[in-house]
Amino acid sequence: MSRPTRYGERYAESVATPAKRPTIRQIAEETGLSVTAVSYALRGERMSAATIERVQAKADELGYIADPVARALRGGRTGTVGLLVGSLADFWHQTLAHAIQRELRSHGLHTLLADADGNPAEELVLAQRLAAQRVDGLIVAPVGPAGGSWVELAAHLPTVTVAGQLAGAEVVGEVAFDQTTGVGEVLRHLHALGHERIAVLSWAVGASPDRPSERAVREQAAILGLRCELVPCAYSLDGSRPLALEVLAREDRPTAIFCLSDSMAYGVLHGCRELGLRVPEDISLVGFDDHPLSRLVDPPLTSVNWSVDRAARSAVGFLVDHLAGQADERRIVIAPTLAVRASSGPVT
Amino acid sequence: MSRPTRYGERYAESVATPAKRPTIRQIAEETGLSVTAVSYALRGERMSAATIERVQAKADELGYIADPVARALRGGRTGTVGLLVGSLADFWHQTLAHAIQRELRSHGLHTLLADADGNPAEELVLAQRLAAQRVDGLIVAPVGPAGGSWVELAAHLPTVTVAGQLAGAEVVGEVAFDQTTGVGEVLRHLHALGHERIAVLSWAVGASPDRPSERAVREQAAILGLRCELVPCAYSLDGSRPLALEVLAREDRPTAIFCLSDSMAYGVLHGCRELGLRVPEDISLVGFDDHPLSRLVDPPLTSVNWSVDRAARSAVGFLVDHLAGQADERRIVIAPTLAVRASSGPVT
DNA sequence: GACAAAATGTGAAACGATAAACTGAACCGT
DNA sequence: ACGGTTCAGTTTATCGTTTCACATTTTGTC
Repeated sequence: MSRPTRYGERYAESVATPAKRPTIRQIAEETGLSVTAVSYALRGERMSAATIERVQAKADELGYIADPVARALRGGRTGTVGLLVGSLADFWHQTLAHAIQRELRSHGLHTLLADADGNPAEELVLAQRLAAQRVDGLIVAPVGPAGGSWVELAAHLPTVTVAGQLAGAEVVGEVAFDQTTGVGEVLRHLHALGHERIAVLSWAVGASPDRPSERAVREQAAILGLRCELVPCAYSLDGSRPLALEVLAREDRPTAIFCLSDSMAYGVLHGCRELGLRVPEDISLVGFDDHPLSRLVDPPLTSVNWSVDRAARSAVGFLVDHLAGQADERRIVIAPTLAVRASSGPVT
Repeated sequence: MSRPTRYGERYAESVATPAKRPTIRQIAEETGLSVTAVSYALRGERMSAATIERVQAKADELGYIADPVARALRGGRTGTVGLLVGSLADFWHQTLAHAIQRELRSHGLHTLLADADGNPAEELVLAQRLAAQRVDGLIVAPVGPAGGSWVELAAHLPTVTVAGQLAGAEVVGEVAFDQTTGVGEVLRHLHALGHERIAVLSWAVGASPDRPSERAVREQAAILGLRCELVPCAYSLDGSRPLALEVLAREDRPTAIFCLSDSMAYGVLHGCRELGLRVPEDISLVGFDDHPLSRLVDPPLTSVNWSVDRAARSAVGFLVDHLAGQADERRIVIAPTLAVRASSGPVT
């Protein structure tokens, strides 16, 4: 009868732990002051030094901590930032989430984490759900191309993007990665080694008709005269392995595979091993994003390194600045460094 | 003048985005009903079908979503669970966090993430901070041995532990890993291969005098007649590498190294490579927790596998059940599976 | 010592939602 | 026609905090 509603899945039915904590009113009663006075005193405003001292003492005694929920209701801010990552199954996203969480914490902000699980279509829904939770801001590292009403969402909620765009939405900060240069370096590197037929594994190509990394691939390939084939690929380890097997089994298989995420490169590595192909003698392999483990796999993986810490610091910085009322610089482009390791070698 | 206080770092000074959303009152006004009526109607209670329909229509039109902050203030529940992990720098913890987040979401709960960054002393503080945010429950995967007043915290806040204990605190659920069996299988495996001198890398040994995994090592070593040396080690990749170099450089270096976390094993692997030691010919290596990448490093790492998904499902299940008022089964022990791969071989 | 201006404190109204208690109707069977 | 249930609402109180407006005292100045 009652049709499904966006109102709320189901509200708490039963209670378990009361856990009542001291309130500002308790302090007021025990000090004989008004609630208002206590509120001011706790923040060190208005009241006389003596009163402030007295209130503080009582607060400490009771172990009082202001209820952020009540504060948020009154004041608007929750002190919490939503962190939406496109795919926590991807190692790089894990690393990024880690770094951003740490950075947010250093600013006294809490992290409400949501993971779109590699499904671009989920992202907007999750973002809206975070917004509904009244986060103060949003940091989005999207995997997908952001259809739908991001514009509207970002207009209401300060949003920072990391490594991705949100369909023309007005964001308060953007951390971009210089994909063109990154891709260019990889392709030049492979070109210099004599490679001419290269398979490029990209996550879910069809989704975004004009993803920067893919455009970069096409552009640079054209410049260098390389034959690059874009292959759409699932994000996970297990997603790329079968795909790699297929590509590698071809008659005129490419001499190099360039994966637009290290996670995928690991899967390809696995596939090569199964087929008995040696890397880099039989095929060269290059990753993207340079996960910490990439120098530990065998052979160590050539990859494009971006400073995740710098990205995280910038993203959080943009958001914090905006929340503080400054609308300063709002975009940073992180430059790549190609870490050449043993997985890429000359064509034989 | 105003001495530091726990009251609140500093409260929002300036505002940036108003972002007013439709409230229940707006609906009330536009439908000519009382606020209460709308509240009931939105939940499909009491009101007549016609009214419910009318309210729903208006709510949809305005894009109304109930404010969880206001709800939390009134009703007590926030719909958010705190997830405290001991060290997000550790890959296994990353995997666990991912799984738990997904599981929480499937129950309609939000995840407030905090990372102790490998610092056991931080954990309680962070947990308290999460509690202050009024999460409905807490899931803790501690790295450390929980000094301090966890007892008090857990008494107020439903808490579930994963792979760790909280100094006698009364938890509503516990996901344990059968370390004794896990360690036993590894040591028996190594014993069967002829190893007798084994270095065991454990994270920050001194911290907990009687950690299950370490006790298991001592017990099993005694049974099998092995010479096991416990070596304390930092959690990160870069923490274990220098340590490995030291251990490996010894004159009577062990014939096998057993790392109580895959992350550390990766670092050791790196160290071996630097020293030109072959694995497993020169030295055998075994990890713990079986990270997805462990079958991809070279050589593939022998490791102890626990079902992270099962752990996550149980942990969240315990918490959700408790929140629903059921105090059922509250402990699960996850059994290990030894994944024997190429990194461990017979003594030569 | 008079009078304005600070300083210090209080009361009440928000913030947005829920829930207990109350109010009329309509409806029921006898 | 009479009490007694249900139905469909409305009033009012409440959650814990901040803040506006006002009231009272203290201080400062000439």
